[in-house]
Amino acid sequence: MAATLRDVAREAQVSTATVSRVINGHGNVTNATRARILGIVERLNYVPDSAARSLSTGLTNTIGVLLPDLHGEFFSEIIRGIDQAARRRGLHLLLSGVHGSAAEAALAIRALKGRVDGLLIMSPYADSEFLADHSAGDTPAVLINSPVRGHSHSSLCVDNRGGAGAMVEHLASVGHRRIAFVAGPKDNFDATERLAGYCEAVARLGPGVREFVVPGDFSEASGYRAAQRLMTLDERPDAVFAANDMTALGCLLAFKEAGVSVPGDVALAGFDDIPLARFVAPALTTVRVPMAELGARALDGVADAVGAPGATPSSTEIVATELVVRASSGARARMTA
Amino acid sequence: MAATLRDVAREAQVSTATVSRVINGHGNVTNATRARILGIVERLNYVPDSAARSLSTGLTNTIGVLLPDLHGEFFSEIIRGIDQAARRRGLHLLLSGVHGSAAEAALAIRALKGRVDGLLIMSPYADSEFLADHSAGDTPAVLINSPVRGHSHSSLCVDNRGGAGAMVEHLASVGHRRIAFVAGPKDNFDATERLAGYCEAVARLGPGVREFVVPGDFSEASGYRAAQRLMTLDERPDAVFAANDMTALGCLLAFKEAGVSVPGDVALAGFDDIPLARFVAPALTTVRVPMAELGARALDGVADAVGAPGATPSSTEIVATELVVRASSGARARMTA
DNA sequence: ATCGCTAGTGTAAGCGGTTGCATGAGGGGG
DNA sequence: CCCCCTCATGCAACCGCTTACACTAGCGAT
Repeated sequence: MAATLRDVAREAQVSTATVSRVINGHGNVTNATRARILGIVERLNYVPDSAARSLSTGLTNTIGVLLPDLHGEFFSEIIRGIDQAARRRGLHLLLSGVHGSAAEAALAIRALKGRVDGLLIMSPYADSEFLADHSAGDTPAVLINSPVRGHSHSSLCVDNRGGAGAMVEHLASVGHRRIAFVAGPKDNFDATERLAGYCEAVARLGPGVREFVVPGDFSEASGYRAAQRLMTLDERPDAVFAANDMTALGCLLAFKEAGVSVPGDVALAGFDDIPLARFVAPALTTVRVPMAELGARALDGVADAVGAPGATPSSTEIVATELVVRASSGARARMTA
Repeated sequence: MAATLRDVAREAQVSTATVSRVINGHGNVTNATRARILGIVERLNYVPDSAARSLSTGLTNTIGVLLPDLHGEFFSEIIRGIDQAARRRGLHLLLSGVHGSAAEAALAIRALKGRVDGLLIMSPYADSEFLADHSAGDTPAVLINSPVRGHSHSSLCVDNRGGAGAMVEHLASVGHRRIAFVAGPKDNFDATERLAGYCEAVARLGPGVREFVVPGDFSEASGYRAAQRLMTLDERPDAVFAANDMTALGCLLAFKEAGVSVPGDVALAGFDDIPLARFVAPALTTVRVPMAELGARALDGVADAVGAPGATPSSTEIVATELVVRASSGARARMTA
């Protein structure tokens, strides 16, 4: 139905090679010929078929993006960053929400073969070994927040540890001593790093501050449960640091329902700085993760690797976080008190 | 580098046709042969090249998704719904954040030629005419919330009108009479439909309730300004219905700053039920738009159209909304008073 | 006039699959 | 024992585009 290169060529009385040259802006075509061809392209409403082009050139101009889950603003922001960077470079994005299991992730990766020039992977299962097995190995990839620092692939990590440490120090600096931590999933890299940062900072701060960790799984519900549990304690914490903002919001909800004042009775802090954090009452003190930037940098990394294979083989970049102090940590209250 | 069909065929001493049959599960292959081939496939780590397959079959197993902007939870939710539905069907998603202009949107659409089997479009520029011009015309497409009811394409619309009407009735039922509406962008389809729903309901409710509309543009800032303006009025409204939640949040902020109590002095309602709505204080009464479901149904629509070309040519489905009553509309306050 | 260049164009061989048709080998019924 | 049918497999022609290479014509230099 749709017009093909040959149709254009026939119509213009030239060979397909010439049409191809015109389409791709390669030189060595008379202006007259070029104009004639362009006219016909226009008339026939010809659009090159990308599948054919990909097959022929081996390039797809597409980057595959694997994300663990499309839930929440966190990913929405990352995707936005990725999309912007991709647009800037004229690349397409093949999105894949993943993945109950490593097997599923592997499947997703193979399914991408021939569809993408590079991979952007954010998945708990994606370590280098995994990639070596399943990615053709030739496909450039950048990992976001993955446990393994690149053997053959470069990776981009958020400074979870540093951010968590900074938060603990902030909470301590405004007078809190019993700082509880609501952890994330045990098998999640970010979560364990944040926990580690918390533990290190607590240890650093010395005997006055004690380590206390409750389980959680990054979900709002788990935060809610954690907060309820914390409230039953004999020695209630005077600050709760949740492994991410959603968890913190769950805590907030539980505290509100229980009539516990934040930050009056207990300070609260999260991690991520999702847009929501600004809006809740009290506004949530948190650690900002530059999500859009993270996505954009990752995409740029993949794109560069696609463009210059072999170069910059396996860097590991750390993306800095930023402490964002708002009302929920009680900073102002303490200071004005 | 990577193994091809031919490599497998050579190794297995069969023709490519046979290997192809095995790969695609077509019948008429001896178990012995099949096993041998599968073994070699495994050993060579062969993965079929999708570009080649697409070229050959004309199918990509991919749906192109055009969204106006990847900002905020609204789209994040839609994408999630789309992704889930796509996964369920084994389809890939080619995502394209769009678009300053109709021209850009058009460009994006053509760039998708040969990459996708169908299109999922949510864009202010996407009316039927636009599609007819730019989509090859043969590509099935589903429009989300687009002004034009499908000539050649089917569309999926949120019941903005009904939802807005229900909200007005709710506000009236809890005793409010002077119900102001903060409108959205004049050229936005959702916005105008919501306005229409508001007007209809007001008219329906008779003389006691009067129509009063202030301009806005869906942004938080515009809500803030609108609320400020409403507060200067001689006859202040006792309820403010904002065209979307972000606008309502802007209003809330302005009211708070002005010391106007919500819902004590004025009731407030929004539209969308973004996750944030639950968290603000007072929690926002709003109209829930099932965003994930919207995305999922749209995807299903495209997929069906791809599967059965010609069938179900141009339906227009309406997705129902749901009134979500929370504290901000003062329902409980009135009822217990 | 002859030669060598260059610029413009055509020829055709892929890229890696899919698939209609042909082929050949068994197998059962008459 | 022959015929026909079925099943497993091979052959080869695409799908639409890119591109190395071949070719021709024109032109300046010798």
